Amino acid sequence: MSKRGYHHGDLRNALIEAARSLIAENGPSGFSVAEAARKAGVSPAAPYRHFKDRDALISAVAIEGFNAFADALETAWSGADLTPLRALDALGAAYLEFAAREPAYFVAMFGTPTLLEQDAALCRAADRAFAVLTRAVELVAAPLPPSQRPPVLMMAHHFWALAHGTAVLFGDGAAQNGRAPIAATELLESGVALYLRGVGILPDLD
Amino acid sequence: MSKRGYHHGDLRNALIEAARSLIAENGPSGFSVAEAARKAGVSPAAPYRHFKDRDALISAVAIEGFNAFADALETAWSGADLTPLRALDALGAAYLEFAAREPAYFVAMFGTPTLLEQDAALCRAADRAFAVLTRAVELVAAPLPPSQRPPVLMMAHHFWALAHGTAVLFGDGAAQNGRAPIAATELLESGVALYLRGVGILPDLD
DNA sequence: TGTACATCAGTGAACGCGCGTTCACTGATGTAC
DNA sequence: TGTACATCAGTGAACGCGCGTTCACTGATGTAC
Repeated sequence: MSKRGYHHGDLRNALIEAARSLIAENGPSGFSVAEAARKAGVSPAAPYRHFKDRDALISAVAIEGFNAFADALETAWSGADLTPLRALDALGAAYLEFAAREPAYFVAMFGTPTLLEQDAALCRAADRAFAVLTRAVELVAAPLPPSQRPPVLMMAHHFWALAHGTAVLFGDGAAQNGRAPIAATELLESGVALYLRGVGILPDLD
Repeated sequence: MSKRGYHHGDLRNALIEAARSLIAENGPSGFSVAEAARKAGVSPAAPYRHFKDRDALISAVAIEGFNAFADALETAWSGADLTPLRALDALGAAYLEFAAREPAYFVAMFGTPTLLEQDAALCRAADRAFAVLTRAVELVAAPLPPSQRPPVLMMAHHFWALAHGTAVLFGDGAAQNGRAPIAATELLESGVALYLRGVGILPDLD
């Protein structure tokens, strides 16, 4: 924003932000280091003071994305004084909402699975986000007698997969496949409700 | 393979196949028309006899992918003399298996949602694949009294989302996120089993 | 059966472009004394 | 407080590259008579 003259002051973050918005506009392949530099008002060589190469910049976007994601989930989950069950629904809704609101983060986070394996910082940021899901599932399952409670981690994975699949296939910006536009949120909520019934928890089916 | 001299004979398909294998090797952005042409043993201008532009080639790969996908699902579903329930599990397993075996098709199919909206042929190919899922879910739900049977389309969407999310997050080649490597197939199967219990169908829980 | 010709698949050279990255540099910042 | 100097963020020009796409073309194919 403010021309700081020779030194930018916060180039690293400015580049991450520029990359995010470029990915949002043009898709992941429509982003280049050069254009991010341009967008940040800086010479094409400047980014290399902060990032080893193109992949390192994308990695940084993904990390930023996972952190924002974790924040969004945490906020949704611990927001109001919700029952564990309503909190889980709120979490699901936040999952979808984030995917719709931040497609660029989302694609940087999940679009290149290879990155996740290689970058430890990325992996930690991702873990933070998914720890929220696991805790939420844990709380919902707590009332069940341990003998008939499925493994929490497994249930968390189920929840995560359902939320993710719903976001990708039916979320805003997804293909919709020409079908009736049942809101993705309702789809996920009803799916979770039926699943929980199977687990032995009986939410209201509305 | 066989040098046919001046005319290739099946360039269109050769280019689609070349593109598929390039995407499998280098990711979706690591594919170029020029390299596909090279791989097919043809000049860089030749592809433009068969495809309007780069996107048209990718579209063709996605269509081919959806057709192969539909075939795989149909084969799995109607393969043996399975109970509807076991058939649904087989379908889920086939979903995961396809995603793992054909990552290039998968990314071409689902990686660019924009394409799906624009290309009618693509959309038709996709519909064919997902019709199989819907039919399978329909059969599983058939025994339920209509009054307590959730909408079939909704259940099909739930199944689809769960399978897709499982494939993307836990399938082969996915990040795994450092967690215990519960096979994706078992994860999906157990998720479906619990879900169906909630719906009112009681599969064996093993 | 043989020839003329329309069709069309593939050629190869060329274009302009933007990219990722490097390099020696320059100007600002902040610290030591 | 003031000066010298090390540090380091950003410059700008340059590189080699491969890309998507076009063009006028050429050679093979197949059909009409």
